[in-house]
Amino acid sequence: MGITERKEREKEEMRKKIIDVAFDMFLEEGFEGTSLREIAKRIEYSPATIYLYYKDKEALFFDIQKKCFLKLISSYKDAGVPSIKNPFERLRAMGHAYLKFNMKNPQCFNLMFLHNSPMSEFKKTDRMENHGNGVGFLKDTVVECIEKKMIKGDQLELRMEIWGITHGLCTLYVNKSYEAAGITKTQAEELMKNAWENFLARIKT
Amino acid sequence: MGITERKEREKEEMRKKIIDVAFDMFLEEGFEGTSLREIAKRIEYSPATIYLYYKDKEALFFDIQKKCFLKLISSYKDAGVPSIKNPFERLRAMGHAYLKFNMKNPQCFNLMFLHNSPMSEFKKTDRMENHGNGVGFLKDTVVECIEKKMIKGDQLELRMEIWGITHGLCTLYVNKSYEAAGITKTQAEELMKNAWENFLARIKT
Amino acid sequence: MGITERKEREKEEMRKKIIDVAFDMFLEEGFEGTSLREIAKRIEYSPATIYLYYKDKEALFFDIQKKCFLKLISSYKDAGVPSIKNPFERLRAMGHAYLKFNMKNPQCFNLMFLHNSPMSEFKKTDRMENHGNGVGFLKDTVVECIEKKMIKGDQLELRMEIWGITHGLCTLYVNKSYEAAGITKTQAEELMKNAWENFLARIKT
Amino acid sequence: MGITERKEREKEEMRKKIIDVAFDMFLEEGFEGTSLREIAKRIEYSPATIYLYYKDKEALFFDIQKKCFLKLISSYKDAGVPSIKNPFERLRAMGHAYLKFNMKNPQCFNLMFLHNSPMSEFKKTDRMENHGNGVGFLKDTVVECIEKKMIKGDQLELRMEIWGITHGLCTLYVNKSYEAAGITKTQAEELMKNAWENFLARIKT
DNA sequence: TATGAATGAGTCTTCATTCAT
DNA sequence: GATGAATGAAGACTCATTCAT
Repeated sequence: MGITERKEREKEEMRKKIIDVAFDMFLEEGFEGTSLREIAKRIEYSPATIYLYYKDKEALFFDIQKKCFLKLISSYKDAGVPSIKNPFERLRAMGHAYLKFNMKNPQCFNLMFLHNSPMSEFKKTDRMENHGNGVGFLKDTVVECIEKKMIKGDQLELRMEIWGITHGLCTLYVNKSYEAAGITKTQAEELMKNAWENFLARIKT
Repeated sequence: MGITERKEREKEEMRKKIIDVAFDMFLEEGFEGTSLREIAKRIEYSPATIYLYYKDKEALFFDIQKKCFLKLISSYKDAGVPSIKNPFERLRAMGHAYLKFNMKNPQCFNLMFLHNSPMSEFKKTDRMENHGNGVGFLKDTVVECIEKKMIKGDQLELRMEIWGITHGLCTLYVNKSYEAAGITKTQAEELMKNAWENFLARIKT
Repeated sequence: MGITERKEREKEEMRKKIIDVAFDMFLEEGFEGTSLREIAKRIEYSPATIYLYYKDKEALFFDIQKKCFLKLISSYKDAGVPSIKNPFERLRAMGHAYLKFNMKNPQCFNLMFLHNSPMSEFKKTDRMENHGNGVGFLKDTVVECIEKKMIKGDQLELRMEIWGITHGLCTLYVNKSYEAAGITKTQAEELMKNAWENFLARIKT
Repeated sequence: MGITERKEREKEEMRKKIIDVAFDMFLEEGFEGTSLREIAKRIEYSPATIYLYYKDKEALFFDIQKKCFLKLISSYKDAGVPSIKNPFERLRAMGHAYLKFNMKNPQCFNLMFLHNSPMSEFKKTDRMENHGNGVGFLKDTVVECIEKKMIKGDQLELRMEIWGITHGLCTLYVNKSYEAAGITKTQAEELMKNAWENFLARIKT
């Protein structure tokens, strides 16, 4: 009993080792710029070893991407978002959680959204599912807000706006585009929160 | 005088030839997916020749990125944006032009914003400058709107929101994230325009 | 006594399992094209297990080559060749059996004769022995034919011719060289038989 | 004028260098056992250089195989075969030339006939053409012999026999199968010639 | 007996880049 | 100005094999 467990644990540890290194590399160098060789070298294993844990480079990449999505979702839970009864407050919290998570984990953001390499259909589906959780949750919340007349407007258009503005703010932040506008990082962080609040204030009935 | 000029003109023509081909390739295959050999083959010159016009692959890439930025800016002009006197209308037109351009040229969008390969400091500055035009123009417009009390709020926060929402909408569009929400491309295009209009309606005094 | 025997029997069974799968693979993909990993996967054992039964890939290969030779010899028996009293008829039957076997098992032919990978001396000897059976049998038959004045000529030269023509016909068949002469497979099969008959008719006294 | 020629000559020399080394390696180690890396090392060039002269490993292999075929054909000419008027004598000379060539160049023989690796259709056609010359020439000669009533029998069957016996003899020789029959190399060479003569004597009217 | 984990060596191939001509 | 030749470095990936357990 103990043996199987230990083996499983060791395997998981190894996978973690690989992911940790690969995560950094994918971020710094991009998908194409990252080589399994280099990953192997950094964890001080042979390249072949990685293939014992991941079918190929893509499989590794997608595992990491998936982990990012899971971390994001988990950050919603940590912020207690799902348990907020008032849908408008839930929406507000969601937005802030999204901004916060991406500001704290800009690399994750890049990994989740800035990779457009060819993916097999399977991978695409997989990716969508991860996405999906967030998407569905946002939809439910928006719909509930409208039903309760807490915000007004077309459901789809509102979702688009909401997603657009939060995502867009994160993109600008992660890309450090604020520098082009002569704004500091700390300022930008403050501005982002305010922007979201302003936006909410305006759509509120 | 004539000779130098002619030489310069010829050089420029060659550069154009290279860029034209490279532009398509970078757009279609991305930075890593594009090889100088292939570019050379298509223009029917040897790979070595390209080095007479560009220091390296990156230099070529940035010339192309620049081209994208110029195309974007030029699309503003084509839409007659700069000549619109009413700043609010100008803002509205700007937004629509931005959305339209990126919907029509999603690969340009990728090239301009999604390429994060290591760049020398020089390149970064260069890139900022291209950006800068748009940034400055937006700032002026927003400031003018506020001064004329056509919109209200903090200048910086508003710019952040505006830029965020337009850029964010484009990102979602280019990534086809709408698919995850079960929305078709055509729907998405319509929604984006409406989202921008709604947003404008709300910030308007 | 019982235990040792059972163990031996089990070992033999395992070896058979391996050979059965490996046989197909070597036949289909050749020596280089066959990987121990794949063999292991197919018998649902780990690659390492194979090494408990075979020193290395070559050892396994030679066991299979041996199997081919045994199959060939056994095909003689199935055709009732050894029991034919008349040596000339025996020779005729032998030839037809050889042609038939190789036409039906072209991959076996390849395995037996077309694999020239570096072999240890031991392996070479081993191989010769397999060969040997057929060689000796042919010699005896030819000698007997000559003694009984059923064919005439030098014993060695005749063996060379006989072996040459039968083997040569098979080689051409297996290589599909008949295609280069615009001949179909079915035609070729018929021609081969006739060629052998014609040859026999001519050496007959 | 001189420059182009010199370049061409140099290119040809390089190609020859590659072929010479590759020829030996393909023979000794087979197609799969031969690596471009090793070839490159032996000619003291980088692996990439080979790709300047050959598209890939297969292209190199087929060039060598082709050269073997050409050498074989050229050996017919050296032996004055084509100019022999009497078709039966021409046939005899052809057979001897074939035996002689393959006895002297057993490696060529292996390369020409003992490689069954996957080939693209193009390559197959190419190979057939090389083959074809010999095939057509044999056919014409046999037909002429029959027409002039110098040999008798079915044209196709005779060709099959002729090709079979000469090819088979060579195969046995190249494989050193004579060793299994306790025959020395020199003996075998003598036997082969005699076997061919005997065969001819028997088919002669 | 059986194997999971690991690897060293090796595969073909592509690329950006340089340099003598 | 243009290029043919050359290459060093690297890429993903596979394999036969070993060994501790």
